[in-house]
Amino acid sequence: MACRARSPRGSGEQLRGEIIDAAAVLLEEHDNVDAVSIRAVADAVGVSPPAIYLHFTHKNALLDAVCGRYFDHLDEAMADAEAGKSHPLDRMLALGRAYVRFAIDHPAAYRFAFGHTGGEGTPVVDEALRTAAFRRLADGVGGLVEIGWYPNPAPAADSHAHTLRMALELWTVAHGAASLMIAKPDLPWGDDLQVAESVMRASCLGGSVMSLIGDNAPGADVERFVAGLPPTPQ
Amino acid sequence: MACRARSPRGSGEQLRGEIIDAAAVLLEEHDNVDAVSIRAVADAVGVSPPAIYLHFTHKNALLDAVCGRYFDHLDEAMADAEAGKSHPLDRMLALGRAYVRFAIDHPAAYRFAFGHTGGEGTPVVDEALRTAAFRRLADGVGGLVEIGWYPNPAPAADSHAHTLRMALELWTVAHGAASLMIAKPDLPWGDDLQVAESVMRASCLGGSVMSLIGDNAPGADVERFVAGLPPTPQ
DNA sequence: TGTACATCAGTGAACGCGCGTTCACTGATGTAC
DNA sequence: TGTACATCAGTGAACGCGCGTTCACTGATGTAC
Repeated sequence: MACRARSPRGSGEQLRGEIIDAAAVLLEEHDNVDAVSIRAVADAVGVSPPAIYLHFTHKNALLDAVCGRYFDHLDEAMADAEAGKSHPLDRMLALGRAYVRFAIDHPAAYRFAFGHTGGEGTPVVDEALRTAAFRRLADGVGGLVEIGWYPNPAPAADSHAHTLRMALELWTVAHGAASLMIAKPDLPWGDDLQVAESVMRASCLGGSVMSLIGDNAPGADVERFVAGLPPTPQ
Repeated sequence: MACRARSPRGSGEQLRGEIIDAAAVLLEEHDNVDAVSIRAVADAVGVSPPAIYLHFTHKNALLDAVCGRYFDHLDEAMADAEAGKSHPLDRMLALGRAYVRFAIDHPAAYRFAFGHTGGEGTPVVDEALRTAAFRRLADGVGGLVEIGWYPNPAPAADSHAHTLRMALELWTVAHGAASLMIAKPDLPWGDDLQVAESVMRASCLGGSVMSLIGDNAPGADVERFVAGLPPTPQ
């Protein structure tokens, strides 16, 4: 264990931060949650194992903190990405790109954050919905709805649910790209971010077209629409 | 440990199958790979722990076998799903639905299969590409290309790469739906399969439209296209 | 038909390991009088 | 200014546990002569 000067009186909080940092580094370096043991973290910080328990009630609380910090940084990256984009579609795509890039840059944390059964301790439920990063996605969808990209449903009360649903779908697509690229990095992706943008763009476009021809049109009708023909006569 | 009659002479293979089954059941029941220990599996089968090593060289070999069986069953489910669909788009969507449904029905196995770093033992690399389930997806894309849904690129030699790329994108979307629904089941999904189909459909449609207006058109131009207007004059 | 032997499918006990966590203790720092 | 005491931020040693894996052994079954 490395030597380490004792912290001055009121600075317990500082060690707490260092512990979270060290855990995040271990997670990323070994690409594996199992490498993040209390002993390993303590060793990296230069402190004895029981010292961890002065700042976290149990190991899961530490892992939760690592996750929380991950989402905070993700949101910062997304905020940077959308700044300066004026058209809602471009902003949406910038958000998706940033999401995927951040995941690829921190694969172990992403895998941990999304490969985890809720278990008992962590309230993963609407936590994710309240997460700033997801709210940002939902706002992006709101921008598309405003310019009429997605039609606003007739009863205004449904508007929120509609936006939420489109945001969920876009999150699904961004997550699919991030998650599959991380899980199978040896597939012939080519340029990661180009593929991610392409798939997000297709989703945005397709969603818009679907609202024109109906959500459940059979294949033959969709084909005729895309070709510019009228629907098949029944 | 449960009592268990000794296997007759040539039937070592039978126990092997029972071991894989037991491991798969443990994985699904506890929703956690950590629950699949050599001891737990041996106990479930009614055999002593060392007996496992008569059939698998180490624990990872057993887990690999569980994965392999998972993908085999997935391919069967997809084969059933596409049987009887005539239009390529409908076949594609049926494949996606089956993929997502199977993942939701076996969440722990799916999470394990895709939440795993390759590590050292398993050649995950093009294994996934050679997997029957993925070939089936690629064939589905081939059907769409044939009817002109996706334009065939000019040099015929690129055709294979193009199909592969579209298949990768669709896999990305299906995986996103499956994976996010498993990871965050408490999000307001509504009807799982409906959302999955919707997102796959949007992807198919969007991909087709993108081939008409260019892959990287800026937001404003895309908007004008969807509205039926000519591109913004430069 | 009988007997010695090889094979096979396992068993029981033990190995060393790293883990999360607890508990009694320490010694520097601040504070009250 | 000096002294007794409380607080704080840790330490060192140990706990019990379950794990993957190994090793010497067993006893039923088949086979050769």
